[in-house]
Amino acid sequence: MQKYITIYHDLVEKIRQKQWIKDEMLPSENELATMYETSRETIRKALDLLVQDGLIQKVRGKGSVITGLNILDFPVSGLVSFKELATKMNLETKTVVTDLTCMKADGGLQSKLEVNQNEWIWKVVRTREISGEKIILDIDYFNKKAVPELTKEICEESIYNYLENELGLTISFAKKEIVVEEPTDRDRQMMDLEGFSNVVVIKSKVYLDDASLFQYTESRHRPDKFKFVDFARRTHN
Amino acid sequence: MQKYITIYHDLVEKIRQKQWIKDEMLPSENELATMYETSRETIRKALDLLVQDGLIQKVRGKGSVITGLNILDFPVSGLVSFKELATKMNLETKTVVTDLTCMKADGGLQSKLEVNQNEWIWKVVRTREISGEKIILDIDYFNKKAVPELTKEICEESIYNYLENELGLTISFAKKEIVVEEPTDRDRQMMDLEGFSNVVVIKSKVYLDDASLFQYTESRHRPDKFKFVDFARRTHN
DNA sequence: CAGTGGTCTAGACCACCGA
DNA sequence: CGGTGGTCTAGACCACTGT
Repeated sequence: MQKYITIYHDLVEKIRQKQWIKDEMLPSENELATMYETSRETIRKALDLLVQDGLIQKVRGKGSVITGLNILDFPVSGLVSFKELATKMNLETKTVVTDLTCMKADGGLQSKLEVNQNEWIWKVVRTREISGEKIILDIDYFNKKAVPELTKEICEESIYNYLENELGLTISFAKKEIVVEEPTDRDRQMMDLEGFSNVVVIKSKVYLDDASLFQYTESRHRPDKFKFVDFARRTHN
Repeated sequence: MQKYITIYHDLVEKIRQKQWIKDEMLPSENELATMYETSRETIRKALDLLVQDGLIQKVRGKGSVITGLNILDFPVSGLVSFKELATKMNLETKTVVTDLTCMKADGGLQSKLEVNQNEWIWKVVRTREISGEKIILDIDYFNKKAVPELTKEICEESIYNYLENELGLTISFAKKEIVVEEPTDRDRQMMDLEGFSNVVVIKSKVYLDDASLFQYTESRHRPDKFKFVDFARRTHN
């Protein structure tokens, strides 16, 4: 493992364990370089990741301040999978597959997955548990033409890893829509939603490199643990 | 201006002018370092920005590939607020400027707008009313160095029209963050929030083409009238 | 003023790719 | 094998912050 990644994980862990708390200063870059027996530039690469995650804020001439953001306010940016995020943040996570069925598309799904009636699709329902709390409910639909086989084991690991490395699919782009909804009965049943009157829903359509739609997903998040980050280029006019 | 930012802008311009086209290789990092008479690490910082923008893709052992600049040509991401929809649908909309003041940056704003203490900034607070309902609360902060003058009339019309056409500013890009928060007292006071226990907050930092931050905005939405659409490219790793 | 983060340099070694 | 990008080092100067 690269040194700056290791240091990054170590710092995330220390912040999680409140070794430094909100509004406190991180040791200076020179101090950290000495502590980790490395160069300042390497420390800076690790700190860059903390800044990207919103965990610290750098102030010129002063130092790096802990922002006190909850670690679990993890960003959903681009097409990042749950597994990648969890790994990146070194969090204790658990994925439970509660439903894995092969079915024919009904009316609602036909339009969402842009398939014809009677086309076969996979349905996967998974809860995502972080530090013991069920925070996310993912409902995935895959076009069986693109994904002929799925197992519970694959769904518990990273589906994307399977798709890209085993099946050789190339994911190209996704269209996303974020809305806030009232929790359904299933949401209340399968997530820890006590006291919350909303869920944040990310609806995604994912396309392959031949521009064919192969996945429709609803990722339902508890609002306090949701954060979306975006880097948008100004469009002309 | 920092060297790596200058190089970054230069490369963006060259890509825009099709000096290199889609699927072509950029010169290697060593070549670029020679061309720009700088070190390789500095070139790498410039290339990092191009990667973040999705303009190039780096491949270990091969080089940097131009991914195509459609990204610069059409919107990859945007916000569809109910106000914009309402305007398109010819609904009755109203903007009310409730606060327009010139003030010095306090601690919180210093970091958000990345300015020094005692720098002057404009604060604008506006409510957005659609079909008689106050749905959106916008709080804008502008760096006075970039925007020396603002009037109530300008704020009631389009501020951006004024910035780009009157002041000649060029907006380059924005960093956005979407979170769900509990309504503040001001939210309840200035918006119609009966029965809603959350607001969706879009926090934006807007940058000019010299990469300087000139605006920080919080756009606070009633959750039932909120929708965010995004077109995302695959981000590897 | 001394200390901080921001930038920059000129090396170095590595894993990977294509010929 | 040579060239590529990925990482790392040990310096350096700067602008900014506090006291």
